[in-house]
Amino acid sequence: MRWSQALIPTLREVPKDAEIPSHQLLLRAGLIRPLAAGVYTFLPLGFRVLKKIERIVREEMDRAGALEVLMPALHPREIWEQTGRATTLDEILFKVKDRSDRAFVLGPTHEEIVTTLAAAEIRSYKQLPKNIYQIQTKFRDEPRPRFGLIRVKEFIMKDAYSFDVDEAGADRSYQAMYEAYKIIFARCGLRTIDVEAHSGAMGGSSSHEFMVVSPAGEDRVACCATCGYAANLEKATSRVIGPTSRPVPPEERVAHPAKFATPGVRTIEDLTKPPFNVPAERQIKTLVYVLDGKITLLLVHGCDELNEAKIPAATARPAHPDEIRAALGALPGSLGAVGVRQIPVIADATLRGATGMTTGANENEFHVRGVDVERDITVAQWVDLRMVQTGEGCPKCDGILRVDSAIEVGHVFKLGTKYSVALGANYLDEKGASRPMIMGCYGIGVSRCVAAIVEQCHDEKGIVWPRSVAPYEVAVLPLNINHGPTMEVAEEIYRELLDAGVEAILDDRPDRPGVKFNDADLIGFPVRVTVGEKSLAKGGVEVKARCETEAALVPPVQAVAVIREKLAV
RNA sequence: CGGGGUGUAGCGCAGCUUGGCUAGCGCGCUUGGUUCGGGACCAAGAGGUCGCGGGUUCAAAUCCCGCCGCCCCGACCA
Repeated sequence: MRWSQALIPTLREVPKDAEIPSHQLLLRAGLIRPLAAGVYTFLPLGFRVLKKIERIVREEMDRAGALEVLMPALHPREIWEQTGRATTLDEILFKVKDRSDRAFVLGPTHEEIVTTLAAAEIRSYKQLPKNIYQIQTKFRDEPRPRFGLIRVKEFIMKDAYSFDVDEAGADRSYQAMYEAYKIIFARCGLRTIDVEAHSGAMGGSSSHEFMVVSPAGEDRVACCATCGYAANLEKATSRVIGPTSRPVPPEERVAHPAKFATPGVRTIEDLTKPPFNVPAERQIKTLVYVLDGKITLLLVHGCDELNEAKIPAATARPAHPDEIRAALGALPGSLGAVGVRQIPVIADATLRGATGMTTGANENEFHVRGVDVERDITVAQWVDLRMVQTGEGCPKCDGILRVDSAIEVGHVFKLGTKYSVALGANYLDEKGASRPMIMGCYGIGVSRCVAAIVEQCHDEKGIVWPRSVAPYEVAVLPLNINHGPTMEVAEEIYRELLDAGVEAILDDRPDRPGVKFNDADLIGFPVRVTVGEKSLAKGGVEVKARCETEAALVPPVQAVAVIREKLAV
């Protein structure tokens, strides 16, 4: 490609609406442009990156035996009603109607569609297993698109669905995808960690997520550097070490909880300040939830966060203020479980044995202190309810956990028979019995990967593309296009690169050298070849990898060979 | 959906408090010339419904009311 013929609108200044590096750099380097909140155009360079990731995904999915199809993005609403997800996913569904007022949705995912396909086309155990995938646009009416390509309303996803005769087969399918995903992300130049995940609204028994650690991530993962344990914070457990499990010495204990006035106190933090000075780890946080329709109190340490995914109930929601007042007679800020008998209490396991605690008195602006949890509170269940924090012990070894933000780029699920039963995807086994297929589903956020790669691969000057996904592998920079010998050498190297099958772009713009250097660094081509009068006078051209600081002076005839060496590393 | 911010040329911004002439600046863009190793210089240009609608006023980018877009925090999130 000749730069002068291309559409590469680089920006000198940072667009003010972009905050995270990938968003800023993808805009500045001219890879994407916004159309609306969470809706982007991929410009030529961005589209090339996207296509390269897609190609890697295709190669590895095909290698793993998956079959590529293309399902519609437009789905009759009835199919979504059959699984109940027209209701459960209602808020993120884009709804449209056709001219005769028939209801459709724009597909946010394709379990319903692929299962309908399998129900129609697969009859016998002899046709199984099958893994069907596609790379396609998904639509989700996200309440709050943000962070450039990380969370958007329309995006490119690879989604695969496996169908097996039994659990053992489903496990093999799951494992094959898991292995393929590792290879895919590695080939994309992404360093990912795979973590145990919460299955969430997808249903199913187990799942793993592939995460890219980055401050721009919306998820949080807990990792152990010692044994490799890694889990989404929604799922993570820990071996608690430290103050949350330490009881007060016997001599400081009191015989009965004592009520005291706490005017103006509304939060845990308020109570940590003078004149009260009750540290958060000595407080009990009392949360009122409705679990499977029943009001329940959930207790954690004041310094802990409740992890809703760990609540032992099929459905859980925070109680409304009026429900709270009806149940306890006070408002949040003064709630407590001491003496409560009519309402079940579920306490975090780390509270067991805690003494000398302070909690709300169920009377606005009053608290009680000297609480001995096991003595003073009727606890129905002790369970792990808390969000893991950095510095806690690994549940699998002696190591210490660290919590980081991360971007989810892939997710593999075991689905079981949730969709096959709902949509009648059955097969006949060897004995002629009809059985539901065992399913798995496997997603990769392809467009999100573009952002994740940039988050992980950039410096102060711009993007540093891994070769495998770079929009072009080599940029050839003739510094002065009006200087005959410069252009001759540049054109020759450019032509040789193309002949050698190397993707190259020739910066034949009439601009000054500084503009070309800065744009090349901003976009982040893996290798840059500089052709200028100075280096030609020294008998060569300069070849420099984007990640290097020093360029090599190379005779023009050897340039292509040196470029290929640098591309190989 | 709650809270905060913001909207003036392609990009980044000033002007708004205290209303007042043809609405400015830098970059970019066009033309000509000189340049040519890390975002050149000179000269001449083009480009604006000041987010939209209404109101107040002799007069509105500026004050008032309503709406919308975008960004951030939260809620939410396969």
